[in-house]
Amino acid sequence: MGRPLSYDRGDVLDRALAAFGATGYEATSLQDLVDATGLSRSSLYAAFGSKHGLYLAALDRYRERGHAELARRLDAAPRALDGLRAYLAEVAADADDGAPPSPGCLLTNAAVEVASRDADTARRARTALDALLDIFQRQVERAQREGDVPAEAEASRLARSLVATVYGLRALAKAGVGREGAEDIARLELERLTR
Amino acid sequence: MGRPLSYDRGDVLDRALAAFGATGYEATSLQDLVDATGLSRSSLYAAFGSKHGLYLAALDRYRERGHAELARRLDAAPRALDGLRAYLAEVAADADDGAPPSPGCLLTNAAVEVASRDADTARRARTALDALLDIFQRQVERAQREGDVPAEAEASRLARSLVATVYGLRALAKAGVGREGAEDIARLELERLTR
DNA sequence: CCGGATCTGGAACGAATGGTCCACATCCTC
DNA sequence: GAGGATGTGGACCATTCGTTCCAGATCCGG
Repeated sequence: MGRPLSYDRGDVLDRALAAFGATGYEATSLQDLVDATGLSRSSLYAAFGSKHGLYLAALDRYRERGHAELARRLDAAPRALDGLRAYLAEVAADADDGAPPSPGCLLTNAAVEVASRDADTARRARTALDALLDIFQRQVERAQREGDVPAEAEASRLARSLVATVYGLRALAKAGVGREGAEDIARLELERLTR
Repeated sequence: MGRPLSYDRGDVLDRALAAFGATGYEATSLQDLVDATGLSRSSLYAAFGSKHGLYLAALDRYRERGHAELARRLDAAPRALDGLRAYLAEVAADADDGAPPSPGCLLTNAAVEVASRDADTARRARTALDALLDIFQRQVERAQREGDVPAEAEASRLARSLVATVYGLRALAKAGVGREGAEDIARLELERLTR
């Protein structure tokens, strides 16, 4: 009953996600979000309650989609090590000067800019981190079974190291390491993984 | 001639630095800065021109002081590896739940939150990164001379890896890894350095 | 001790912020 | 096709933002 929504919630969240990812939370104004999503203020508020609510919804959307897709891609790789290599290379490519900001930045940004001030965001940053750790650990274990990573290594430690490299690369990209530097870091991490 | 300043510029910058470090750039209001520094708005503007100017001045202050002190501390360590270990442990300790935000966060925050939007900050983030790379490379080379790090390793690569670990730890700390996780990451990085 | 330069507190500014509201458009149900 | 529930656009709100300004306090050199 009543008029149906004239937009797709997922699309709106994707657009909001891109806006927040590009400018951060505080520096993205409501007007920016209106422009980015194409919705009016009232529709935005009817759907998400507040700027904060929209941000959290975008964060949730990213976690669900992003991590599910990452897990799928890594599982689909012929060897676990290939998948990890490709993913690290992709993260490193974001350090390219002219690269468009990837949505993965959203989580780094959420952790660094917002989490210390906002418990809801902190919880999501933590959840996302755990999810990523879990994904990496499973791939490391698979790589061990496939003989690419020494069997005696502790998978959980290596997963932690991978996560540190990813978050490090994201931060360094914004600090201006440049593509070669980032790729070198990714390469070294992978070399170390295999011995 | 005229009335002398009633405050110490360095102290003011340190306080502003702490405020920015705790809340980030956008979320720190001018009122917060007035409260933190104890200066009035007019004095703040007379000295720094704008909020942005104050931020940049705080960034400069941190880079000069922070990096000089770090270099000194590392040089003072009996062995280069000891110094690096202590520093990594310190960064990891910031991941403690109840830890007070360290000023080092300011640079990570500047890179992640502000640099993509502001060229002045981007330049400083880049400069700080280069300085840290340089410091680390010198210590790695020293550690090689001291026999703690394999002589055949490329010092510049290892320095890059160290920087990635530091920035990664800073971001992960805000994402909620917790102290044990952070310390484990730091420990692994050091183990890898020595073989 | 005075003249003048400088600093300082607080009031005031316009602009922009996040958020609300309502008249109207839309579209489902019966 | 009428009734009613829901969505939407845009005007509007109070608040806060960064910034400016000035009257008066302060302290230097001579």
